Amino acid sequence: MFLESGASDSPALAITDAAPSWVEALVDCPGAQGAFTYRLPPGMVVQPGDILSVPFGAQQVGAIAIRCTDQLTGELDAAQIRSVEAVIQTGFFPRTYWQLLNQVADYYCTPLMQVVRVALPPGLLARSQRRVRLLPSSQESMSAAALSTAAQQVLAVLRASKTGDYSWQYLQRQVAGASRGLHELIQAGWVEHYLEPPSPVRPKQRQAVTLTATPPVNTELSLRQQEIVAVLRRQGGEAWLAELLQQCQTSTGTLKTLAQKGYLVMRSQEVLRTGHSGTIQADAAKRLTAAQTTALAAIQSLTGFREVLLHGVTGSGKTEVYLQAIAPMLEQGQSTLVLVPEIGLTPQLTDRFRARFGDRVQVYHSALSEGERYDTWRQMLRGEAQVVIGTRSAIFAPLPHLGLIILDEEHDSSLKQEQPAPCYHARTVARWRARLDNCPLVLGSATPSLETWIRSQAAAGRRQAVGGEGTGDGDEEMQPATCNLQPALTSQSAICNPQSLPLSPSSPSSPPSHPPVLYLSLPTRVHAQPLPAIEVVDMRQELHCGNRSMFSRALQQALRSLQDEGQQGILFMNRRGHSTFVSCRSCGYVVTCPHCDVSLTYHQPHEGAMPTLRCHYCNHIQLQPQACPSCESSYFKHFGSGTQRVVQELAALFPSLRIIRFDSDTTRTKGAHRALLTRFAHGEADLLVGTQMLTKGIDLPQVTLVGIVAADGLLHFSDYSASERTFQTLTQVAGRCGRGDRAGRVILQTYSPDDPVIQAVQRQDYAAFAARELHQRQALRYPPYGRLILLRFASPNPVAVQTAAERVADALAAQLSAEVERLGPAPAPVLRIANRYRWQLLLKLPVVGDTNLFKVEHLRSLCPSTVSLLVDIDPISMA
DNA sequence: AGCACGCCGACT
DNA sequence: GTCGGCGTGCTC
Repeated sequence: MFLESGASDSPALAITDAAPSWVEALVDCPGAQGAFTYRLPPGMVVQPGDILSVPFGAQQVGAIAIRCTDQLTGELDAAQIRSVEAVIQTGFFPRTYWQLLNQVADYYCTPLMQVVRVALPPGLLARSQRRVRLLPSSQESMSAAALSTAAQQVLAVLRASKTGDYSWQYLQRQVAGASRGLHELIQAGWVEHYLEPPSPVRPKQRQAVTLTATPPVNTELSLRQQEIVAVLRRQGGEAWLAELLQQCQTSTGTLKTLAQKGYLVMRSQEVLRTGHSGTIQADAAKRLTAAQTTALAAIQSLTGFREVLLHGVTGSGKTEVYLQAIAPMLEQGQSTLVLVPEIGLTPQLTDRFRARFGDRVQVYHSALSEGERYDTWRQMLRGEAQVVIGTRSAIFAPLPHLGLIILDEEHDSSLKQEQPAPCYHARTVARWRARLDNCPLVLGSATPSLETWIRSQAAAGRRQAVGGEGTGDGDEEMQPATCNLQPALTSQSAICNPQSLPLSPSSPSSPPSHPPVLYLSLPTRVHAQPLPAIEVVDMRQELHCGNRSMFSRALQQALRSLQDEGQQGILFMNRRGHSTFVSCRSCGYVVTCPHCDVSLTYHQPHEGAMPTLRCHYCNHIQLQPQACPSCESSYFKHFGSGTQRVVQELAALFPSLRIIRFDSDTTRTKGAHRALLTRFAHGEADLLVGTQMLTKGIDLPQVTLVGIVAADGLLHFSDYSASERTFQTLTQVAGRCGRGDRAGRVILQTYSPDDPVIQAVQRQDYAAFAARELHQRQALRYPPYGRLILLRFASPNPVAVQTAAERVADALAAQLSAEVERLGPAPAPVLRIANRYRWQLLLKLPVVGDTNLFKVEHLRSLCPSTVSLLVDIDPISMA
């Protein structure tokens, strides 16, 4: 132990041996590569994995401790090392969890810290903030006239607020040239700036009162005091301070006296901000069908890691299988993780879980408030057996005793993160996690992804084995055609003593063949209801027959009889092709986004509201012009949003039909999904009209009719996976009906009735669809017969992006083997979003092969700093 | 992400 | 000549 640096002043410390004086930490700052060393103040105990707050440059930022040491490595001078500010959270990274994060960072070519950031609840990695406030003296008669425009604007903004206090960053966004103006104001003594220390989320505390002794009768206690004791005892000896005060109409003083006399204690207790909405009627396990029983038994017989595909047709009762698979887990003290595509859309699912498991169910997703997420996260750390239902990022839920992972709707593309790195697929991460935690992974779907399907079929031997496994598979393919982003750090992973966290997957050579996916099938619906009959209507034919409505005669007929027979229906349209732009009927001018190369979409939040035009890419909002900006014609019309337009036309055709719109306009507010679905379930409407969100996990037994207004928009899309997604969406929508006692009927309108995908949907023939589609994928070497990597370039400078993309492409051409196909570089389908120009380069590579194709940092170094490069491994969508 | 240092255009 | 723009680089 060296103390000559004079850091730790107490000589006693020098004698107590080996209390480490330094900690190496990953710092939460983009561009801060590698670990940074900090001094441990005397008395501070830090363990690898702890979340710290450390000084970094002029600010304070979050950091993760990697290892503690009592020796400085390298050429670092002790004098330049600063001290850890605080320990924010300690002891939660189990070893396997850390390995998981490393694996994600490695595979998805993302700095580890960025992965940590998606894994942790927001607010844990807090940073300090530069703020600005008006000085009281500024109210005096100083003349603002001498100030620059920028300074005056900043002043105006500050004066407009109650506190006169804003973050520096906010002011910079508000005022052009803000930082110049601010310096001016600071010089002149109008304002001051200060660094607000980070304030990480904290558990919410509440004062609780607990009865500790029952006073003997006729004691020294006053009547009032006795009364309070009595009230408290009636409540089981415990109450919240605030509530007790309310009940007894007393003051804290009285209670303090009682506390002093030793009859009760008052203390702070952590309360969870997990808002359960109302009580839910408890339910019990349902009787299973034969297929469900078989599937359940198969799942329950699993010990350790195993992947299972639960392929159940819509309405076959997959959820019940999940529930009954989870129940014994809880009894054994193990937790279960349930991933769903979008939790906001599936209140029914969470309700069912709560009904079965009560408050052992936790919900975790990004729509929760910061406090709620933090509390739920802490609740998970406690290690009690629980069920966590969440969206994609919940795959990182810190559950210590994980016994089972369930991915519901495993085919759903929202399980893949697109925007900020890491562009991870929750299914891939789930596979790694299940392996690391040695527990089963159940993938459930009525329309499995082709990747999962082929792996299950290869196992079942029903299909010929294909050239390798799906993309993103574990094992060797885990280090795919990519690079390790942190070479410097990886070298440290050799030093893997218990005092440090390894910084790279520790098992580079796990067995080459992992167990294949176990195939379980639920081929029929629960009460043996038939799948709905699907009628395909040729809309070209309708037109020939003079029907110019967007509803075919068959659909109109069905809608008419819907009300007569007291039944309910769903009308589905896909967003694309129906979301409407605003155009001039005189000159054809279309209103486009000033920041993106797309047309704006018409929105009218509700009747009578001001109609606005909104950009779906950058969220730019503007009022709808009264006249055409180009030719000033007043014949300048919107067509209503897709659903709106349909609702309008329906209202004209069927005035008495009661309709609920279910789209992004009407479901924007919190709880709106549930409210609308409840109204519909109570029979307050005949028809539910909506977009994609209707496809997800809605279980409404009364629905007997599903109308698909136009199936084509989905089909003609340029992604390699367009057919797969079309099949999935249409099959899922069709599956919403006929779940009750009465048979369902689906009317599918299309302009391409002969398309094989439409035909497969009509016949409800998943296997046929899969076989055909796989055949095509194989011919073109698309996943799962090849792997894709998409490089996305973006910059405010249209020339710089293109140049950078071409440079990277050239560099890759020089170093990549001929096996790797390069597509592009080309402008992205939408060239400009939020004033950033985008180019992309797609790499198509064999499933097996070279695992170290390029280094992302090298590619990035080829780009000027104004051009950002995002690497999307296994992209699903190219848009 | 901030903040500091360092090189080119419009002012006194 | 300087002031001040923001491109580039560093933070233990």
